[in-house]
Parts: sequence; C-alpha cells; structure tokens
Amino acid sequence: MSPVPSPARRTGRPRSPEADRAILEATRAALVELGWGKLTMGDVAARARVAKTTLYRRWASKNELVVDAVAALFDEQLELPDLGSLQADIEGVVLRFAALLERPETKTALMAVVAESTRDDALRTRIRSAIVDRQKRLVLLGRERAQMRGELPREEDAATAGRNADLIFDVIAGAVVHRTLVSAEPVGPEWAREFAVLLVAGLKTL
Amino acid sequence: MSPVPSPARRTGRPRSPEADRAILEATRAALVELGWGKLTMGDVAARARVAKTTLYRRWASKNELVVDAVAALFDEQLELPDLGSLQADIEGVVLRFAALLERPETKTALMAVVAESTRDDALRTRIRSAIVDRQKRLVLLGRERAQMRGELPREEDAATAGRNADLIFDVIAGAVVHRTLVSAEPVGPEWAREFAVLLVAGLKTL
DNA sequence: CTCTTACGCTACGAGCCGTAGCGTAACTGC
DNA sequence: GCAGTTACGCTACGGCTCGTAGCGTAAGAG
Repeated sequence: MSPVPSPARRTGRPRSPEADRAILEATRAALVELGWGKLTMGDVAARARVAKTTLYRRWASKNELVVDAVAALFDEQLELPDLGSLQADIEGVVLRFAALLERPETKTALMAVVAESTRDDALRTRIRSAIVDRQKRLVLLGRERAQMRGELPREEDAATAGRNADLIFDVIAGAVVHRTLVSAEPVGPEWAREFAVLLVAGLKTL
Repeated sequence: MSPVPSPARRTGRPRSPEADRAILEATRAALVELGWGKLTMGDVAARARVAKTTLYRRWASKNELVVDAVAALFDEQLELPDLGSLQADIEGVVLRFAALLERPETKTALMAVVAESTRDDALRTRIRSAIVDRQKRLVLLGRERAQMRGELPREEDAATAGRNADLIFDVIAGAVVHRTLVSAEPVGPEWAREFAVLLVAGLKTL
C-alpha cells in the first residue's frame, strides 16, 4: 500500500501502520470536502495528525496517494452471491458497483484519477490492477454461472470469449459510470432492472 | 463562449475574437502537453501570445476555461448520416464518438472536467448543455429513424420513451468512454460492430 | 474628438509544493 | 545495556502558480 520505498528493511524503527491508515483516511475525507483540485498535501497531513514529510516518505505524488486511498474502497465488495439467474446477477453487480460510485469520496476521485491516467502509464497500470481487474472478475464470474445454467452459450474459442468478456465489462461498467457521473442520475433498482433486461436480451443472441 | 462578464456592452473597444480563438486553442494544446494538473494560466497566456490578465477578464477559473475549450471540439460532429439500418447507425455514432475521444486533447480534458463537475453544479450544467445534450440528440435521431423503418416499436407513453432514451444513451456513451479511457483499448470497426449487434438485439426486445 | 472599454505589462501578496536539516523516538543485533 | 539504523515531528526555505491591482496605450462608438 505504501509504494514508494518498499525496501526489505529489517532494522531500525518500523513504519507506523497507524500513520498509513490515518493518512489514507484523511485523504478520502479531504477529497470529499475539497475535491481533487483543492486537496493539498499539507491539509492531508494536518488531518492525519502527521508531519507533511511523513507523507512524502511514502508517496511520491498526490496522484499515487489518491489512487491508493481510493483503491482501498474497492477492497470490500469483491463477492457476488449467486442470485439464481443471469438477469438477477447483472442487477446485483450493477447495484453493487453503483453503491460504490455513489459514495462521495469515490465519485470525485475515481474520475480524476482516470483522467490523470490518460497521461501516465504507471498510474493506469496501478488503477487497472487495483480497481478495474477486480471489478472485471465479477463479470467473468457471472458469465461462468450463466453458462453453467445454460442461459448463455459457451464461446467456441478463447479469443472470442476474451473479446466478449471485455465487451460486456465495458458495457456494464461504462453504463453505470456514465449514468452516475455524467447523467448524474441515481442507479436504482428499476434502472438496474431495465438495463439488465436490455443486456440479457442482447447477450443471448451473441 | 466567453462567459464571465457578458454585459450587453455597446461602447468602447470590443473584445478581440482573435484572442478568444487563440486562448481556447492554446488551452487545448497545453492540455495535450501538460495535462490538466500541470496546466497553468500563465502558460496558456504565453502560448496564446496574450496577457494573463486577458484570460481572467473572460474566464473566472481554470475549470470554465477548460470546459469551453473542450466543448468547442464537440461543435463539429453534430450530424449523423442515415446509414440505412439501426445496426449501421449505431456503428456510425459509436465510431464518431470514439474518434472524438481518441483525440488527445479530448481524452484528458473530458474526464478531468467530469470529475470536477461532481463537486460543482454550475460546471455540470455547463457540460450538460455544451456536450452531453448534443451527443444525446444523435441517439434520439437514430431511434426515430429506426422507428420510422419499423425496426423498433414506438414507446407507448412519453415517460417510457424518455427513460429508454436515457438508458440507451448511457449504454452507448458509457461503453465507448469506458473502452477508450478505462480499458484503454481502441474502438475500431470490429468493436463497434460487435457492440452494435449486442445493443440492437437487446433493443428489439424492449 | 471625447468617451468608454479592452489590452499588455509589471508588480505584488498569498498559498502550496517538495526538500533539507535537525533532534528525538522506536526497534534490532551485539 | 549500548551502538546502529530507520522513522517521525518540526521548522525553514526557494520556487512556482494564483488571482488582483495599477498604469499607460489601443480601438471602436457617438
């Protein structure tokens, strides 16, 4: 989690895990109140009751600090219960993802970090492993279940299966993000249902 | 376009439209080279060969300047030729939107502005009218055509029609944006075709 | 020709960044 | 214990950007 200098050190005073926690939490709080643009390292340090230099000993830049602070939010929701049908599973994953995006600290930060990642490959890699791939697992899981139930055909070759998974993931995640952040409308059960109906119908013809 | 003080002035030296142009263009260029975070007003002014004070006479903040600079990019692609079928029309709108997003000045800026808009209602309104609604018109146009051709049923009431249009728009725009910016994969003709197949199949069952 | 407004330029206080230097705290190995 | 090593808090600093003020000049309107 503290990426900058992770030398396999063995002697000397160890880093305070408490400080790690406090800094990440302070970062999320500051994001909610101030937003990405006005968030300052000095402010985060003050909230965490930590010296500014301590921040810089762990994170090289504001970008990386924020990515880690946000990524921690995605550690929770990694399970998706089997709801019995493809339709229900899609509604479930949509609602979970939406619930995550509704949280004010996620909204602002995720988009800002994605924006920055268009110019920073290291950041993109970090986001991919910390956030995107974890969400994608849910999609793969849902498809697998649907194929077991016979709701969806199995792809003939691995390449097609991979392309389809990517497509489905972009459609689901994209729609939820766009609805939440651009259209700025809530993702409720009805919307999830309508979206899932649309998607399931499309998937069955693939 | 220059939002700050738009008093119905009639006397005195008029504002230089040339300066407007130069500033917006310089802003886009700076965005490509520096990104949102490192873009400075001083730098934009220097690129536009304009005094920094001239920027502040027109735009109150960096946010609004960037929104206007990006919005200008969306003024072009507002037409969508009738390609003969719903499938082809969707592929067309996807490819057009993707082409816009592929431009480096759009990529970074659009996401950054969206991120900031989660905390700034005025900014969100501005984005909506300048960018979102214009793209949405294309969706409405495509649906209208498909209904004329008999490819899609007409909605029974206006409320349902509105909800459907919103849903479709979020799916299309969201998928393209997510594919381009988060997955960081190109939107080519094959992807557009596969996506359109999926969506058309779903739409016909709505 | 006067009035009014825009422009370029310079200068400025304020705030934040990221780093350096110091003394102190915590933990390890002898 | 004691020395060695690393983390921490604190202070101070140069450098950069912000956004504004003040001035003299440029450009249309009446």
